[in-house]
Amino acid sequence: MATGTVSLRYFILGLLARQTMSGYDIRRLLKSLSWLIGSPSSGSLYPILHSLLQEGLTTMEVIPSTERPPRKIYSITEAGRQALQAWLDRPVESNATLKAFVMRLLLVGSHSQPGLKTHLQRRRAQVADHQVALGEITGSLNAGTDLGQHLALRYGLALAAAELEWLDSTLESLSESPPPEEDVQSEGTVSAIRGIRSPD
Amino acid sequence: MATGTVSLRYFILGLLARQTMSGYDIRRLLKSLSWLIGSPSSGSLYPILHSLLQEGLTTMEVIPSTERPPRKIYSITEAGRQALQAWLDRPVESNATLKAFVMRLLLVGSHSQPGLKTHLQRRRAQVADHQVALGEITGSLNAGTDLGQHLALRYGLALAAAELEWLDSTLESLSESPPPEEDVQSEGTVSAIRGIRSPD
DNA sequence: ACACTCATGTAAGCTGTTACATGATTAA
DNA sequence: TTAATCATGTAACAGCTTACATGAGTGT
Repeated sequence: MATGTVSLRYFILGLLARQTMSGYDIRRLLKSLSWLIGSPSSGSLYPILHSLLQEGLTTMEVIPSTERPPRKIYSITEAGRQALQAWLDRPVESNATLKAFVMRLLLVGSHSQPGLKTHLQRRRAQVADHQVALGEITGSLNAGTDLGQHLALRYGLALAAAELEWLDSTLESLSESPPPEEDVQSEGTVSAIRGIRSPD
Repeated sequence: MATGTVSLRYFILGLLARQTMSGYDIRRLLKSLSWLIGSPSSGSLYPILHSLLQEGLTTMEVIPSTERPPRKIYSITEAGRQALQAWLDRPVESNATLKAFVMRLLLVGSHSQPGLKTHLQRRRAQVADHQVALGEITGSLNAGTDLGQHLALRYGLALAAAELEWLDSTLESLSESPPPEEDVQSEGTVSAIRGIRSPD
């Protein structure tokens, strides 16, 4: 039923939409960004590649080579592009992790320019909300409380502030050639954050 | 064989070392920090609580209550404290995620003051290394390249810079009542980062 | 000789989620 | 009456990692 996960599947499909690659190429690319998004093990990567192929979302070409293992180069198909677009169209969940954000940033930054701006604006709204929530908890903590928790909260606030700064300046610099604007509002301000959902 | 994972198990055990809590209490606490560390579902939390109890790392007391479901309050045992300490003593892997860092920050900040400083210094070294690595990739990217990748890298660099700033200022403010110093060096600088390990 | 890179893959297992179940109490 | 909070729990499954296997080439 694959509800929420970032689904490496679609991320990989998205990478193949940028350019054709082998499994090994994908691993190398992701390893270089592993701090932000982590890199999958071969045990998860290769099976995904197989299943994408079997479902017709990609095609594969074997490039043999003397003195080297043959490489299997995957390309996205038209069906694959449609599946990818369908996935990109459904918005990210509001509890999206940093990892999920960066993954989408990579894809959406390479494909749809309008989607990029929307993505950054959505993130902005989410981070801003979280910042307020963390700030409230910090405020409600009597001074003597637990050092660890205090530090964790301050850390979170510092990161949130930095991220907002980056998002704002990036959005601004993208506005130099502005695609049609679309308003994105903070999707549920403070009062709505704490405990609307019983996630159980 | 439970190699690398953050192991929610030990994190929960660590929370119980700070104070006795019920499963529900833990969920509420973690939900408030869910942006940073995510909060586990009941489907993973309760089984962990059961297994900690069964292995004698915790004890449990049922607090009945008319008109409310009974609460099960867990307390850590001496054996539990030892197991926790043993776990805290083995250092975090060098590819530690933000989540793993914050989890340990919460625990170590509440328990061992010397461990806290070490933990922050280790993180500093790791983030600094990653920053350099990201910077190198950014530099080696010819200007025309993929917008998504470019943005992701800039994002990573911005976060790394902010984190280093926070770590430095926090370490400084902790030095006002300084526990014995211990040198922590950057554990493998740039050249060592790219590809020493074949993780497969 | 040893280890590491390139390049693929499989099987077993751990960790966690989703979705359900219970059941009384309180607020809209 | 509908839903939400409090509070616990289980069964089924998704997703990923670990550890292994192959095998030639290159570097120390």
